[in-house]
Amino acid sequence: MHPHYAAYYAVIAEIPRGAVATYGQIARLAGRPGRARQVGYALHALPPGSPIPWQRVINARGELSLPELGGRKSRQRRLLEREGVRFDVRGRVDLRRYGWRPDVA
DNA sequence: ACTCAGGCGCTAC
DNA sequence: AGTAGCGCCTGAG
Repeated sequence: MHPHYAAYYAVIAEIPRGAVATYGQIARLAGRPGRARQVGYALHALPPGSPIPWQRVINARGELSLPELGGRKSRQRRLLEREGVRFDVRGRVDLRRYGWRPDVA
């Protein structure tokens, strides 16, 4: 496992139920701005059954960045809907409404 | 709303 | 060893 992955996982673990965050946002919060793509790799590398809420990470356009092939995309959508996240007709999430706004506290 | 280019790091062949 | 393609983003046009 690559060293920075743990930092991404730590941030992702903080996303509350009913909210979503973008890859770029995770990278920034993990102190690695510009590494959005690496966040995708980190998630891809997650073992099945991991407690990390991978489904709460979507792209900056509010879309699910997973191929429909293999049913992973629809699984992600199901998980999110179960948590209260709504999708529009085009299958997109309104980030203004569901986007995670971490408390700066 | 769209495309394009550049940046980023990794994987798989 | 090189390269193409990725769970991506931003800025410019």
